[in-house]
Amino acid sequence: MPEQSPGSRPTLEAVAARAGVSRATASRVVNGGDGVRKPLVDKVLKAVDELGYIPNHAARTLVTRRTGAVAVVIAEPETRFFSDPFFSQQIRGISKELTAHDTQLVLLLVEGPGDFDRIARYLAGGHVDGALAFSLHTDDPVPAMTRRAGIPAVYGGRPSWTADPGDQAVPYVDADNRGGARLAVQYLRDLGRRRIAHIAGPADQTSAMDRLDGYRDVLLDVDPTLVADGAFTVESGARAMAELLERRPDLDAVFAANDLMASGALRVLRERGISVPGQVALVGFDDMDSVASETDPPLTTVGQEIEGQGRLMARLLLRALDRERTGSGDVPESVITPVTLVRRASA
Amino acid sequence: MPEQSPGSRPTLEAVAARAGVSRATASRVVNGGDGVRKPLVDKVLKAVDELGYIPNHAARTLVTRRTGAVAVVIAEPETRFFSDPFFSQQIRGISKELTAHDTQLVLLLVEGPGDFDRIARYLAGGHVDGALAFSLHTDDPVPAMTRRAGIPAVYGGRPSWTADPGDQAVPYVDADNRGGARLAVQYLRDLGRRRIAHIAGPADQTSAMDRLDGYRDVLLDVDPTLVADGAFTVESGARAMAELLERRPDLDAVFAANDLMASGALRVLRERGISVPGQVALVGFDDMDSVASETDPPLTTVGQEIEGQGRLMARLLLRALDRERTGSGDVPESVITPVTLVRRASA
DNA sequence: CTGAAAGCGCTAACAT
DNA sequence: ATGTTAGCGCTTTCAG
Repeated sequence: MPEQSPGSRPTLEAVAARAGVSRATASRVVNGGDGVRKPLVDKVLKAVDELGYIPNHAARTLVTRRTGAVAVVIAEPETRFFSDPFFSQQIRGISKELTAHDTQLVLLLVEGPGDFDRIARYLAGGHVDGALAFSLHTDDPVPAMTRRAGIPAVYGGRPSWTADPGDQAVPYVDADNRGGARLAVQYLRDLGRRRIAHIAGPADQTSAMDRLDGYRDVLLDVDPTLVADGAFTVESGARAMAELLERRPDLDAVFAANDLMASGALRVLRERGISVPGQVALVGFDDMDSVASETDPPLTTVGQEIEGQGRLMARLLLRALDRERTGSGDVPESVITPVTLVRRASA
Repeated sequence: MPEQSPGSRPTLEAVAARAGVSRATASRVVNGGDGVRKPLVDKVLKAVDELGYIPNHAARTLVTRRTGAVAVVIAEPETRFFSDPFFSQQIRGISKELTAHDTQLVLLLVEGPGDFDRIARYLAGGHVDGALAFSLHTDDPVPAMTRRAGIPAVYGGRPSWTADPGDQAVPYVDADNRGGARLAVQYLRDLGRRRIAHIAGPADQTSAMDRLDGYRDVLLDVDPTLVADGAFTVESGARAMAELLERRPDLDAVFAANDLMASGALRVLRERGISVPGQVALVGFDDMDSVASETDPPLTTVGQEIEGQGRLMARLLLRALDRERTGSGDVPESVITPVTLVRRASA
């Protein structure tokens, strides 16, 4: 492989010359070689190899109007993005899927409100073919930006303003939070538990609200004293558990909206000498990697395919891009990914 | 702001026409407006605004040969990248610095050995102007790739094959691990501790080895039974602590190579009823966000500016790029960032 | 200080 | 099946 000094890279012209064909033919070969006779294909490939030819991306983009890159917009002002293993796994899934389709991932971190302008310019600047974004809030500017930029987008997590997965405006991928919650609570009830409490997540996250709804689906007209608010953190789970215990010392089960809060609850339960699952059965949500299986006892929880969700997001976007190119195919629809109950020892 | 349907965006030509100037002048204005008379500048700017003109990036790159993007190569086969808050903070720093210089961040996740080819092609394909990469191992392919691609690169963490920061071949940014370790051990000694143990990090990470070296710098000819191996995880710290306690029940201080291991050690110490810092003083390293200040007692530790390191990496790279463009300025040199002892309650 | 003109490297009609 | 040609939208000499 020849070493290149910058700015002196061989062009398609050079390849064509060396192979003794026209630039057009060389181009055809480089792009798949459809409709070029074998011997010529070989000649060109040989020239490509010998010259160490690599297509100039800018030139290609200029004429095709496709960049081969998509943006991943992370608009989490809080440090949540990186600390939350949730995101990381989704990114991994996205990265894998994009990579498999020779598409690059441009990371757009929103560091502050002023950044939206920059991001909007970037999206509109033809740098990327599409965008992926996460957990939109009611007034989130991202959808408007992608619309204005005229590029397709797919979102992770149900946007807060759509309750209906059929809403075509903003295709998203989300776990079946509500169904998962039902699964968990149903399971606790089948265990014979009658006073099943819930530690809810923050009200501004749809996943938390959907899980709460699922809980209520099963426990119609549940006593409000059985529901405590948490913030998806270990500490908040502990606090909520203490609060519940105070209000309802008679509770015999807890469904926590995520594993982090479940582990906090577990700690409090242990401190008070309450046996799990003997006296209180506990179910979490997420099946979070280094949490659910590490607690004592290990958590029974609702598992989801987080990396798969990332892959799916990417796949939906790629499909939309393909549709743009070929002018056919179906508009991407939101997908709700399935969840499963993972039985361990806590319930 | 006019909404754009894809493929119909106004060109510089349109702007020029509307402003009644030539494309050349319009271009000059768009690129800073040097040497164009005020009234014309205003006219062009007005046209830009009215038309919602955004420069076509591909066209610009094609002629300038600059992409305005840099790659961040993450070659951590392990999931370490995302789980380790270390990386996240560095990325944040990098992102901030790049953003401030209107440069985009392209994330290149290496998912497997086969990916190196793809990455190499990408780097050589003129998609990015430079590259940032992390913690190189002895046989790491990244330096060769960037060299071949003819683009400058800056690394995070001292590569395992250079002991000397003056080595110009591979400019890197790293914390003063050795100095920090000295600081920690010195401090313990000044506290009057005489049997200071060390929980070391994995031998294949230079940061771990540098910290071990620092420990030895202060405690010349230290008894090997006072050093236990860990793996930078909580669990490994706990195991190492137990091991040390068994070997050296007389120890009166521990310097752990990072906070995670220190917190594991702390747990074991507590379980055994050993008071901290009363009987055993404990110092960590990193001042890791949700760890060091949350333990009981909070950790005395060696703090470093992780985000600052990221910024610095980006800054060095940007400087190198500038040098390429202007043909002047100095070659980037490796930088060792300072560390400080953060006193809390554990020592 | 401004404009005209020449490409950057590539793809995609259109010919042949 | 292959070659010819006309741009994609922009920057940058070079003239004026």
